[in-house]
Amino acid sequence: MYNLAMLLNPVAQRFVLHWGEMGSKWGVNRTVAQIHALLYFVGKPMPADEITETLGVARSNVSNSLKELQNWNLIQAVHIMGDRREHFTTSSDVWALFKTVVQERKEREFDPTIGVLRDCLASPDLDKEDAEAQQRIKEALDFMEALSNWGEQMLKLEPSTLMKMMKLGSKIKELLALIK
Amino acid sequence: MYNLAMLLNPVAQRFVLHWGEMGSKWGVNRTVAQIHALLYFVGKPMPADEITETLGVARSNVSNSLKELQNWNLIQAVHIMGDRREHFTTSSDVWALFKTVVQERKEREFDPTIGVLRDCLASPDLDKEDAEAQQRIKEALDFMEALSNWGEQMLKLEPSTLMKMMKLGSKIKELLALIK
DNA sequence: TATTAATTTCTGTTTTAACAGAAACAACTG
DNA sequence: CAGTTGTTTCTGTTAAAACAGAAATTAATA
Repeated sequence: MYNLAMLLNPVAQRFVLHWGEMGSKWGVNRTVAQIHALLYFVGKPMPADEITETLGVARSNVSNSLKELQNWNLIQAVHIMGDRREHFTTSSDVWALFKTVVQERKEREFDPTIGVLRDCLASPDLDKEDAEAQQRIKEALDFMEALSNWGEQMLKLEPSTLMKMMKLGSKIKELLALIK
Repeated sequence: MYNLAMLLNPVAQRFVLHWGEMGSKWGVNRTVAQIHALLYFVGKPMPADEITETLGVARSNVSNSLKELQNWNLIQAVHIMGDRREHFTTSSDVWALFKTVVQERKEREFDPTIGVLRDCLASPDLDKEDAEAQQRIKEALDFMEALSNWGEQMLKLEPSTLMKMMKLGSKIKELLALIK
């Protein structure tokens, strides 16, 4: 049947394939990452069938991957007049996508870890252990909590503000010295 | 033989096992993550044998995982007087560890992706495509470059400065307004 | 230099996740 | 309501990674 090589120009192919590889390295299923890259590239809603043909994977694989992407709030199902099929689309706002991923991973993986560290510290078993181990766990917890809180604050800011902050770079140092 | 259940108290077990799970979700081999968590917890150099016994995995598995951790600059081999064996240790400074991970992942995964995006934009094939797709790739590239530059700047700062910035949280907004 | 200790490399197995294809299900249409 | 289209769920297969155990290698000691 069709496949990616026939339906996408070489640039799109490279983009989609590389994004799939990237996904793998960060614990994201390759097909899931490829589909998202494809939707970002084409920039308009696509039905599942078309994704299937373009990527040359099984329809069921696409179905499950689309569900996964919806669970991650990275794609939305939309409807096109005169077409029964669901079409799927993703935001073309890179910042918004990034924020979504950060948000979701924070909730799924980061916050639960903070919970575990709190449990560890609260456990009576740790007292028997040497005080230094306890201190290290505490430092790990403090760090993760600080990062978590900061992340939440950052997610609230508008992209333009965040961009300004990033452009500031290490000048932040002098700025911080000023207000201290 | 020995295993984790006998040699570590329940808190340490929980910590090490959870860290292993975390690793998996972020594309890090479970054993690799467990070993690192173990070394962090015990806070002093351990020989490979002891790690093997404590975690209840194969010696070869430990050997390969230790090499991986060394490649990531997360652990160091040290020597103990009167002991032929290599002992392995990790920093107890969470900030330092975090920075190392960020640095390494940036170099291995982030920067190469930036390269691919640059290639995509430079390719003559993209011109034939609609201009909007080109724009989206460009936005993705701009975003990643900004993030990359910012990351580099942040990695240069001392932990204390970074901590201050994080504590600042969304107050950064007002601060930015001031200097604009 | 023979022996022991320590570590790594190699090979095969196991486990897990990814995936395909078929079947079942649901929704729509004429 | 029969037929068609579209989607999901289920089952088995494949592929990839993780891992164990043995063999080989290297380093140290006596």
